[in-house]
Amino acid sequence: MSNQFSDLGIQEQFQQSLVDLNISVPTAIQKKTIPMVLNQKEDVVVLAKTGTGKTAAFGLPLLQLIDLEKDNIQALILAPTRELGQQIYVNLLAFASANPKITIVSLCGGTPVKPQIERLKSTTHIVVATPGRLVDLIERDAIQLNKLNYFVLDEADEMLSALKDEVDAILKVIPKSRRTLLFTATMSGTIKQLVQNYMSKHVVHLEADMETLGHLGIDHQYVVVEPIEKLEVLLHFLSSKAGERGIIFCKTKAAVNKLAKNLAINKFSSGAIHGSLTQGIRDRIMGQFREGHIDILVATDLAARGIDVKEVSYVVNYHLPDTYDAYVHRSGRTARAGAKGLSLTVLQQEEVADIADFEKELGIVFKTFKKADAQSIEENNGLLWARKIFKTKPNRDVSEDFKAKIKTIFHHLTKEELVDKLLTNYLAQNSIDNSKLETPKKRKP
DNA sequence: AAAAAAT
Repeated sequence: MSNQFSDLGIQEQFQQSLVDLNISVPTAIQKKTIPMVLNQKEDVVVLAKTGTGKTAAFGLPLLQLIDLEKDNIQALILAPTRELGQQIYVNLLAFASANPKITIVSLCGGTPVKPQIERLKSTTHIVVATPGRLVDLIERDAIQLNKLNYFVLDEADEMLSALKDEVDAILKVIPKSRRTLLFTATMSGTIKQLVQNYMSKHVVHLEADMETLGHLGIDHQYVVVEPIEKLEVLLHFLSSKAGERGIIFCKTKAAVNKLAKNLAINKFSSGAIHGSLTQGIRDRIMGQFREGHIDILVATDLAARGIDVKEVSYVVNYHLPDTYDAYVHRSGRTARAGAKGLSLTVLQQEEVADIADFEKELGIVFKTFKKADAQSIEENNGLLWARKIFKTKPNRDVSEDFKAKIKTIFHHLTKEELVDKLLTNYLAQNSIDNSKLETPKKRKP
């Protein structure tokens, strides 16, 4: 039984990086994929659930296969979004930390192209790229891929559908003798038929844990709401998730902006990300979410695939995803690396019938999320108002009407209960741990 | 129809 990376053929130098990264036991798909990539023969198509370590499954063996005697680009990894490209790049750097001789370059869009062109004039072994920018660099004759040994498509089904034209253009400048490695969590029939066109060697199909259709760590729930109460139900849910991290998916960029604004008004620790924001803002928000400076990420499907953030305990589909695969990818942002997570889908009455289709297609069973009663919703609104007042600078007028409204909401509580509720809510939403409430220790003179 | 990906 191979229960260590060394048993799979991973060299000592990379194992030290894994120890540093707190990765000890290879996942099922890593056990199958790593030896297959290291054997230097076949092309591979890897199908494995979200959050099962696909990046390490190709990253580790590729790093080991790089010939440091040569100074040409030997491996190319393509990803569908800049954020995912950047994440893969950062992961590879961490895997390779023990061997700084391996040079890895990120060629994603949204950043100045000139420095990338300059960088490509010196030795590069591995490139991680988004397709648009790479095609641009190819057209500028700034990159040489004619000696490439390994061609990796992450999120392969997306790359061969939405980004197929760019992938085809890239294929024209890489050698036919290269090995091709495709990775995905979802693979529709039409894409499956296409895959063969991209392979040049004998193809091995690898799968792990695909016996069950659904991801076992995800608790799927749905809730039916009237359009008018949709936001309030969400706000109540988010209040119950104070101190946890989650991603809320919307269908359009405009809806993301609108919801993010509403969350900000209600003083939730949140940020928005979608394709019409500048890359600077996208990077800043992703960074804040990764570092835990914000708890809630409101996103379009830009963040649906591949994004790996620690301790995301829930995902909300504020609008139904367009496809079954999109549901798999969105919900797969939680319950990663063996953890558990909740995927809550918010529906309107006329969409309830769709749930049965999702269950049938994806082999999952949805539980019904019990919507908060009117009383709890009202109470939560009151708490949110109170929180706004806590967080708003003094001297702002609070109308008598407003005071009266809050009094009505909480009239059934005793003074002690009210103080307790307000404090509990305020402290939880601000993630203040008790240590911060203690008198700060004086620094030594 | 919308989202992503080049400037």
